[in-house]
Amino acid sequence: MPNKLATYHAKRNFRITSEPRGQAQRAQDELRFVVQRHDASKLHYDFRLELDGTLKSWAIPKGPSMNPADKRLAVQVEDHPISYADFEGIIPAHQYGAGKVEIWDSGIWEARGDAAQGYRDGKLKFHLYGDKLHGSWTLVRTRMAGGGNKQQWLLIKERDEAARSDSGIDEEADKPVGKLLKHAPSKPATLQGITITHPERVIDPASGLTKLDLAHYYDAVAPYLLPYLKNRPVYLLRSPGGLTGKAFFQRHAIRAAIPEIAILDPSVDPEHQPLLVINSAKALVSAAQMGTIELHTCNARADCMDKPDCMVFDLDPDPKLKWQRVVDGARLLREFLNELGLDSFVKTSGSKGLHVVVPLARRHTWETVTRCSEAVARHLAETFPRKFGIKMGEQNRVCKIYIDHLRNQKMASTVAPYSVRARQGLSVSTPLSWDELDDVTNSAMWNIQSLPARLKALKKDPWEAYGNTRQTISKAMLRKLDMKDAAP
DNA sequence: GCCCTTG
DNA sequence: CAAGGGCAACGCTTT
DNA sequence: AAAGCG
Ligand SMILES: [Mn+2]
Ligand SMILES: [Mn+2]
Repeated sequence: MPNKLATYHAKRNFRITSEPRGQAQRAQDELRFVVQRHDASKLHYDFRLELDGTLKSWAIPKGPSMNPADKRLAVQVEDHPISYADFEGIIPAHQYGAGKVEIWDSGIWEARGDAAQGYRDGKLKFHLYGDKLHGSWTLVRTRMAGGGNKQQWLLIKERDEAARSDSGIDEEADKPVGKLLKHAPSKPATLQGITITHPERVIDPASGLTKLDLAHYYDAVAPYLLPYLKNRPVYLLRSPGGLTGKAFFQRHAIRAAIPEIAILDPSVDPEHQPLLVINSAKALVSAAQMGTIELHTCNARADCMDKPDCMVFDLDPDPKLKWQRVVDGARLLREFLNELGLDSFVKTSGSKGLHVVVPLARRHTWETVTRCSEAVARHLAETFPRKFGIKMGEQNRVCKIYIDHLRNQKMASTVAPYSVRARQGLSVSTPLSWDELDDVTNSAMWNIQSLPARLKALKKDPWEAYGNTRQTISKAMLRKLDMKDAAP
């Protein structure tokens, strides 16, 4: 007969530890169990059941729970000799399981059904008759193999029919009522061939707008939005739990892939996981399914990440500032850019301010564009010191507009045209024509509900010319900006 | 939302 | 099995 | 140096 305790013996030096050497016994009629509190490197409880001449053993990190709602992880460890059931003491330092062992409970156990069969099948039902533990229990083997290839089981207290019945009522009351009362999840919907789970989930309690509303929005604006996403790394602000849940930013592909979203060649950004690109309506809907609310884009496209194709000015007003002042500020910026010889496009940020975007030919370095944008912002702040500031921070823009030119750094990004904002009302960053700016009353004027109607009503795309506008930064411009040392 | 790790 | 963590990055400003 | 912010 192979030695059932071989592993147990191999792990221990019995000249040093006071644990029993023991040996496998003949199977008994009455079977013992023991629970030992083991204060080893990590405190845990060792749960042992006599079976077939040895103690089958599990380490239970949190110990057994009398609550039937709890399932306690039980990592199976090597069989121990039956005499171990009486062991208490200190396992010396540097020995296997070094630390204090005390008997926390012991008694006899009785399998319900065939014990050996249940053990082999990974479903062992039994009664315990101890001082602390009694009643019926189950040990179930899970599918997962734990670390070190140890089998993982769950120890679960079963509800007892008769004895614990006066307390049975309390137990009923303890049951996970909350779980049962949660409203039934809505049936998944399908859009663009993408399954939208929890379509009726309200993601913005203020407006009552749902996850399906969001997905529908991105589907509807796809023809307008996709040109600004095409072949451009996109960063996602995801908040699967809606506006009240916690959001996270995603820049790279992660293990949980988003179906239909493309990944760029790793050479674009060799240090990290591949960057993401959205090139289809399907991918937009898929992003919404995965809890994406905002889309942020880079100022460069994947095929030439060293040469930005636009310059962005993010106008962040002091929240107390009248909207008209923000509009005036954007116009001043536009006029100055115009004097330099640059056309620009304006959109709401969907939050408090406006974004002014200057499309560029891809011939300038990041350094040129970064410095040029800073020079433009600085010029305005120096010319209109009461209107503009370029110093970051709340206290530095009191009654002013902060011109955030830092959007033009290589690693920066800006919320994309037509992106939803993760704010009350689910507003949208809305491209505008300069002519209609006077009719706009605030940055969050359009949201996912109203924007499709705006698009339908428009005679033409306010940014129609954007795609054909490829401007260069000339020497003359740099001279006007006092950047004599810079190369275009 | 989903994967992976942890108890 | 259930619960919890991770899912970005940088420059700027203030402490 | 580190924390907070956009
Ligand atoms: Mn142990
Ligand atoms: Mn802004």
